[in-house]
Amino acid sequence: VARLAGVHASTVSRFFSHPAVISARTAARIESAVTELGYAPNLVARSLASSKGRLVALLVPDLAYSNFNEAIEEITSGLANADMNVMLCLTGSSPERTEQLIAAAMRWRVDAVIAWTPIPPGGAKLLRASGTSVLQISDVSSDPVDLGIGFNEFEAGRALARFVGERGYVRPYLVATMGPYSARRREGFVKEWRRLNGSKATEQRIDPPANFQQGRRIFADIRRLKRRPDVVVCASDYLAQAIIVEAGASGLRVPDDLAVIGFGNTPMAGDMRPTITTVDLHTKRIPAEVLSVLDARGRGETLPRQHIDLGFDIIARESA
Amino acid sequence: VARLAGVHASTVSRFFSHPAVISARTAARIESAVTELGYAPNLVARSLASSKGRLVALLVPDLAYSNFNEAIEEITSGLANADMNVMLCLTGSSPERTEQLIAAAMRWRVDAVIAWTPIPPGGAKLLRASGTSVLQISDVSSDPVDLGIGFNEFEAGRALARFVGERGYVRPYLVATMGPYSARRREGFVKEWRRLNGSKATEQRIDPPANFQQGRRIFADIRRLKRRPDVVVCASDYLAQAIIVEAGASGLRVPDDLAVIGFGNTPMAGDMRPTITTVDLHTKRIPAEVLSVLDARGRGETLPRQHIDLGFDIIARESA
DNA sequence: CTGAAAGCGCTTACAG
DNA sequence: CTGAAAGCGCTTACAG
Repeated sequence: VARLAGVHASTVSRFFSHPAVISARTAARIESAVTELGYAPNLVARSLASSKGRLVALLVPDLAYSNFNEAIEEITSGLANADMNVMLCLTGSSPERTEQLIAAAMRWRVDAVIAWTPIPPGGAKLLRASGTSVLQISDVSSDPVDLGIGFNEFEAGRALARFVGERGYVRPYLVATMGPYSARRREGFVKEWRRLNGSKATEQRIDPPANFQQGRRIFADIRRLKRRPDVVVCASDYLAQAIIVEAGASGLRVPDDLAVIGFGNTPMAGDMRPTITTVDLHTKRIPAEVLSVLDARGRGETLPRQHIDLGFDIIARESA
Repeated sequence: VARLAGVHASTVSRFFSHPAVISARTAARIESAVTELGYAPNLVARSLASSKGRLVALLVPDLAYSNFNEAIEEITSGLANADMNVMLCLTGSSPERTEQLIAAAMRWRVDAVIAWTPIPPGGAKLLRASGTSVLQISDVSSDPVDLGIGFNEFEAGRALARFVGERGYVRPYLVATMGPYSARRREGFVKEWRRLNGSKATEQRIDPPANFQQGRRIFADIRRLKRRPDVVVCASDYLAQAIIVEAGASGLRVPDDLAVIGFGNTPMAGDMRPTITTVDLHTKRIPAEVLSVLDARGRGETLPRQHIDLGFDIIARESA
């Protein structure tokens, strides 16, 4: 490889890693040799030798009905553009599996892990021991292993309660998924609702994922209630979509007979009939933040352990 | 590490890779040392030394509205269970990006690449040069780089045309995405329809992804037609879902005024109102096939270059 | 600016 | 069954 260019292997290595150092003449010679041989450095060896693998682990609970696939896509594409590869780790919301996957990521010596799912204590320990950059997309109230980014679930819950009240609804039905983050949102909603109205919000807890399928069951539950709620506050846009569909099938008008609020502001929400009132989580900002953090760390800057608040917005549309 | 157990490093290595060879006594000693130190072998080094990285590249066009996220999930989980990690490569249906990602995967010396997206000639060349196992999920009529798996798009199109005819529809509206695979399906539909009815099917080509958003526009196009079709044959269940929603919003009954057929048999299809008639592609079988192939290759078996036909089924439900 | 050497942390024939 | 040695393909101080 280096022989063809008539230089030492270390010079070829520099050609790739520190091109600025190389003289124009040798660079040209190496260049032509490289193209002639179709050579591309072995990244496994590079990673081992330099401990900079440009590999990032992405931990997500699932792909199938995620509110966040678009953000995941953008993160992945952004990383690819920055010449980094991503290891896909599907946790299925299982702490054991999450820990296993973190262990595997550590063994691959990933440069960073991006987690859109809770990190169990065992996983946090592994992460801390390794000193890897960790970016957790999570509630601001959570205590991040390293860097956190996300919105304030509790405040989102409160804001939803206020919104529901301002719109004149009096019997909200709250659908929350189990899990640490949405638990805070639920809490915010319930507390604020009580504070404002002195009454309890009806609620239902479901297991993730908050997908279309679950909506049908939830609607059936709602129908069975002696007193129908006037608004359903959902844990995802897919749930909201399904409830709207079910409502339509049973002759209820949305929002007149039953209002519906989603969560996540997926593009579908704006195209549904009626369009879905929902909460935008500013996830579009995540990829850029992730990349800037990784970049800063890559340059050796020391970022403090902190949480970046992305904020959120309630998007009022037709469904509520 | 090995010192604590009082053995040579190579013995520790064997403890992990060939445990059967180790005596019970030393195995126990190593075991305790390993747990005490919390040691786990560096996979980068293992990969470099053994050229068996247990790393697989997964090439998919997108995540956001894929018909196939569930299958992707299953493949990924299946691989994780088999102690393999996956590199996520999002091609965005771009040949250039696909080629770049394949190049990166080769540089990571992945054991296999699973591609649910067309492989451009440049990528195929890289793949062939490296001798990596390639599993393409694609039309059976395509010429796989190595191993192919999937159904026959052309026959699926023909079957749909027959189904539509048998159900008594006379003015089908075919929505096909651009792209090599669905082009074959389109062709099958158009040819079979002409053969049976002597008439041309109305059609519309769209760019991927065939997501909910596009459905609204398509429905608007359909409304503008002087003569309304009696059935819309969609490129995905999401498209079908959106068209059903739009139809409902404009007072058309499905299937009486307008029938709709999806593609892919996502779980949502069975829960929609009305439930969506669609095509099941037997993608559930893919993970097992992928794993068995990888396993066979891992054991050194030589599998011939071939295409596995998964077949398909039209699932008749309420929407058509 | 470039070469020679050591090293990254494993695996794997080869002896014993 | 285990040890000693070489090697996987790079990078990176260290000289020059």
